[in-house]
Amino acid sequence: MSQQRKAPTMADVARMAGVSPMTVSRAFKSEASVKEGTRRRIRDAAEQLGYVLDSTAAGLSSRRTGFVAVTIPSINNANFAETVKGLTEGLKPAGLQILLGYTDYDTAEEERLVEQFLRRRPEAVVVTGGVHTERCRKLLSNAGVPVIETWDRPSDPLDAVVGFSNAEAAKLMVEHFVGEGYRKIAFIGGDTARDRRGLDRRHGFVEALRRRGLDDRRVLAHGVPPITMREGARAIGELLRLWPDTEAVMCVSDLSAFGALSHCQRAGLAVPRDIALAGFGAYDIAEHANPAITTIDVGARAIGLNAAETIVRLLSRRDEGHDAKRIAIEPRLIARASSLRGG
Amino acid sequence: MSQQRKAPTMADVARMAGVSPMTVSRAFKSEASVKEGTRRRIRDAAEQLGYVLDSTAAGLSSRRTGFVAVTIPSINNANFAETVKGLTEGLKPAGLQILLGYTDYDTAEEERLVEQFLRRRPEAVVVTGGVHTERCRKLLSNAGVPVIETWDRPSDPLDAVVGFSNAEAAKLMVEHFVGEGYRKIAFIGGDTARDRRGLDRRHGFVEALRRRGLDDRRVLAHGVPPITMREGARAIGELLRLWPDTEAVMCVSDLSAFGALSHCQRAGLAVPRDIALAGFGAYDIAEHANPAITTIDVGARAIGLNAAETIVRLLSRRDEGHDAKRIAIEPRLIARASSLRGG
DNA sequence: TTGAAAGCGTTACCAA
DNA sequence: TTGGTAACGCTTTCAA
Repeated sequence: MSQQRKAPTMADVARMAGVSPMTVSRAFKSEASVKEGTRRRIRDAAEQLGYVLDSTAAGLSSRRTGFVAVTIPSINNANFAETVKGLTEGLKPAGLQILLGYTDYDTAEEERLVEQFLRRRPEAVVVTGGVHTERCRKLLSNAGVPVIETWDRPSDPLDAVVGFSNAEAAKLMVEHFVGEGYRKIAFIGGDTARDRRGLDRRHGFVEALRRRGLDDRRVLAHGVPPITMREGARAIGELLRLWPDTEAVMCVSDLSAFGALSHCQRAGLAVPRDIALAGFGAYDIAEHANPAITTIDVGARAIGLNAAETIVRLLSRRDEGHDAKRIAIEPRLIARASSLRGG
Repeated sequence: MSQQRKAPTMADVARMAGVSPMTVSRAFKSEASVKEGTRRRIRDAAEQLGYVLDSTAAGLSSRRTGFVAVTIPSINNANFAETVKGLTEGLKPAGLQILLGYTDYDTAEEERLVEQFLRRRPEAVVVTGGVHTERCRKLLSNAGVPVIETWDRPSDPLDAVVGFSNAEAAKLMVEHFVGEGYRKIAFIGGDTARDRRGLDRRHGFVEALRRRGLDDRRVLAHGVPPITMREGARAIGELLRLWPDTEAVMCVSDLSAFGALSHCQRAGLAVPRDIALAGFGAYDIAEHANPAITTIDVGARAIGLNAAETIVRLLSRRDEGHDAKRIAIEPRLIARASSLRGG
């Protein structure tokens, strides 16, 4: 019901229980010393009045808001979801709640979101990636709380970093392809700089090809992040028109890899016999597709857990050195039928 | 950087700009009347100090926190993501931000989350589904703000409702199957009551079968929500062992339908020739699978938009009657190759 | 257009 | 174990 009857306050509860507001305040913290009987009376009164603690007032007074702001690019992504779960779990023991926001892969939106969050005085901020607007960087630097950049290893970090090199991860795939005997190798990704992590993968991939003296022009950019099945399907169609002799293709994510796989099969191409395919991210679909799709597991959950641990550490002993402010996660290639010669 | 230098306040900005704190406050609201020069001086001072408004203090004073609490079961779900996007867009013009939380399909977790949110004094609360713990219901009823239940049509709503009948939606699929000539029809879903919406689909499905005098025992429950590809694959294996002559199967979601499809194909069964398949939710994968999977589009985005509109309405004219507190969304069946006789 | 005073609901701090 | 008092940083309200 949406009646605007004014919410009861501690004073109301105190009056009803016959104690001072201060005692009510204590009765709601498990550590504080309140006689058991008093505590029960207070709890009962609160229950009866439908009292709910006002944590904005509490935060104002105690200067502890008890939450960590977390921004992710998308709320429809298994990997970011895992990172958030890791964060949630890792922060729970410290009594920290997370408040979640999504940026739609847009740094301007990220800036707005970060500012909104900062106004609520989070005790730490977790952002995805290492690319932000200039103003956003400034806001975060000035916030006076720990800032964790995740999913990347920026060269000019704001504060702490928990991530991996997307470029290095993509190189794993080139090695895998080459190991399987493929030489005409292509990459399919998004066509804007919005998804910086995807762009880094492409750069790493191309560089690895170049180093091995392989043709590095087979790179196609299609669609705005999030890159989905549709973009993968369209891109591989175009790729095969431009370079029909391509032997192996890495897609920027498993979703676009599946779109590509599906397109190939509809076009009568067998995977991996006619063309090898691989994705990125170790999504469920890569495991369940026919054939199963070779991919890279980035340890999304570990990112969240490590970020949480870093926050708790930075929050407890603020003054110690800048040690362990840069945690590396190791991506891992999962070879599957879609790219195996014998597949 | 995470130094704990105390954040500057309005008083600091005021001092620097040579005005009173009150004028600083005004300078940050676009409607308030402040001389242009004064405003610029204040903005500059704020910029220089790295001042960020403290909206917890602002909310305490003005009794307007400017946010809507939103809880969804999962942050890895295209449908809920669409609903959230609809909400975000619909609330932006009203100056309302959303704060997001996820429950993992667990009403106990929902209760904890709702309580945490309520402590921050949201101006409205949006929850998914119509099933909550008793205490959660009480908390929401007492909150004194609009509460919107979505994705369902509970018979005993807390306040406003924007949703559809999952049972009715599932009946659409029975009609479709029967129309295509199938008679031995099955349903695959989750095995707990955690996902009430999935359970409702099953109930509606079974009831529709019964009404038509068809065998209604071919129902399999497998796995805990969220039901994924893996559960779909396992369940259809078991289903075909128990009732090998089954002609058509609806899965509780497109993800499990894809798992089932994949399993069938690996087992050498052709879809729909040997067995027809359908899902729920109009996920990308249903469109891109081979064959494409018949599904039901529930209008996830419309749910979010309508919920936002309802909130804005309830917030502006509080006293009017209980009209339009129950908005119906119409799910729509999308017939695809996976269930078509000619497929 | 600007300012002063009085809260908003809570907790830190000190005293009993 | 309990209570009183003074903030916390802002906006409302009224006055200039």
